Amino acid sequence: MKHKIKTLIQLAALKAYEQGELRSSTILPFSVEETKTDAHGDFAANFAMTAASVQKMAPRKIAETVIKYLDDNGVLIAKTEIAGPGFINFFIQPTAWHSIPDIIHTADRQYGASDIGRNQKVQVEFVSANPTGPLHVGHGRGAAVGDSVANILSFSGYQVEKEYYINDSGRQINTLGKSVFLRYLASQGEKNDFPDDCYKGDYIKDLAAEIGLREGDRLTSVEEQEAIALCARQAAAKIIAGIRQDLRAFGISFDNWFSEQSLYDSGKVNAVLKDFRKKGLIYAKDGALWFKTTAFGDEKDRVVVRKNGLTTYFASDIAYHLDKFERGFDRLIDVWGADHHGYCARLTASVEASGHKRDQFNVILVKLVNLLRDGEPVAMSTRAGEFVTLQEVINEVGQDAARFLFLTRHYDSPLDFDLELAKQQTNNNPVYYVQYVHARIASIASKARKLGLKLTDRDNLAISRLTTGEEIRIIKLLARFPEVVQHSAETMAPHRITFYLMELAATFHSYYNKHRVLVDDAALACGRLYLIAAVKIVIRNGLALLGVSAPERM
RNA sequence: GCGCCCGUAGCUCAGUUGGAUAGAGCGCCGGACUUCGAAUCCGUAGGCCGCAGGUUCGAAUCCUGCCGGGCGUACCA
Repeated sequence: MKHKIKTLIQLAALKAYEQGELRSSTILPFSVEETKTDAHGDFAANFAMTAASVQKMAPRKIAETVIKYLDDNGVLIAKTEIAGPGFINFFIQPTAWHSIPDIIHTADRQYGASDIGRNQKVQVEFVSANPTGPLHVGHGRGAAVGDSVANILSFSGYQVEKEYYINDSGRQINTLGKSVFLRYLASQGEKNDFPDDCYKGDYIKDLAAEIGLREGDRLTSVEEQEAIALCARQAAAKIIAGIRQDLRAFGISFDNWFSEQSLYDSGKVNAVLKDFRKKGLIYAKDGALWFKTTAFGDEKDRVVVRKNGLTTYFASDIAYHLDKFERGFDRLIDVWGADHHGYCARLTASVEASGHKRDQFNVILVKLVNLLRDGEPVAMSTRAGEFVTLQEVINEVGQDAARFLFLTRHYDSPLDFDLELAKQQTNNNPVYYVQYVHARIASIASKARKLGLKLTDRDNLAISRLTTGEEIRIIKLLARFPEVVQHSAETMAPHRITFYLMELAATFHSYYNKHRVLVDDAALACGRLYLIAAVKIVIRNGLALLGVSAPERM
């Protein structure tokens, strides 16, 4: 609709130029947008204002001229007005809106899809929590955002792969092994001090007990490093299995699980360091090797090989992201907790250093989740072993509520997640508000079938009778959905879908309370059924992008 | 100190990449089920968009400087 209006304006401007009523044929970028109030019509164009400089004419005068040459035979446009500094307001023929439900029913599950991704290969990497403990709520938000972004991009014509990066190498894994080993020794009756830098959660004791069952007291007599390594391996494998299961319970699956250790085994870490060295991007200082990230805008250079000869996490991360590009991705999206934001600049530097453009690499920094219960903060710290796991949250509030609520804010904004609120199946909970629309329409539809009315039989006469303000308002909203999806894909912001769905739900509920769908006039009833069935499609498609179910009954 | 992010209704937040008179939800108060599902709806009230400048036809949005908050600032990950 917008696009059509835009084209009409361009044609009118060119015609006016040919007739000598405009001074220039150049058309500067301008926009056609939905208006905020009905008084301004349905759409407004700022063409005249942006054109003023090149036409050297007053905006209102330009608007007048364009309108004079506007030509659509009254099919689309009922009326135009010039307003304010030079807006051209368009009032659409009510009947022109009636094509929208058809478009929706035809596209059905594809309504809202687009090809703006031009089939580019994108990888979304998210969660990637260290296998040192179960997932907690913060990971849940990252998971919800990452999965939804992947859905939205894929719906928008990108070829998307989802990946989980397993940090199965390095210090934290060693700490995990040590923690488990110490608990194991304790369970074998050996007294020991449990250091502060080890993981204290009960799950560590469980892991130790399991190893005790499997290995007996054998580990008390082997070399400590060997025992720790064994504990680390077994514990990490166990934890990863748990993480997979938690994610599955959250409705999330990955296309690929990528091991950090594999980058060392295949020699890729050394290879990229060698390459950077050849390019003169690596130098030695204070006994360590530094990567000159400042050459790419970072604030200071970063160590890649420590004095003790071990590589840093950063080194394997460089290799990892290079490997992603080598796998053929045009674009990489990483979803991180916002506490890692200091890491962006250096990783972007490495992307550029390995010959890729910095805008091929995007980081979504998801802000912190404050877990509350009845408004009171719930204390959490992984180290101290005090946290509420994602699994506990899902068990308590349900998958749909958790996923939806995680997406009710821009990822950039901290999120208060109240367990009691999330559980409420009544007033305050927006999930059910939206899902209720779907269930309600399903219910009306089944009743209609009993009355012998068909849901998707298009009746021309009936559809043209959808003329109430509420009906046009719904149609206008439905028409906007594809644009909302595209916008949300461009900005990687799923919350736009969430807000859209809440608005659509509100508009539908309001309509429902004001107008009866199954009226005696069968033709009108069919028209209204056709419309609300379109609403049902859009609700379902939107919820699917968020990873939330659309129930027929609640 | 420096870097990134954020200051919008009493509270929690949106704001279509610079558009017209800044919007929702919650909360408060009052109403609507004999009718398609009341997990719903309807009605008011509430604002120097942190402050001060700048850019232009036009700023919550862009630039600069303050004030206030969060996070980061490792040869940890």
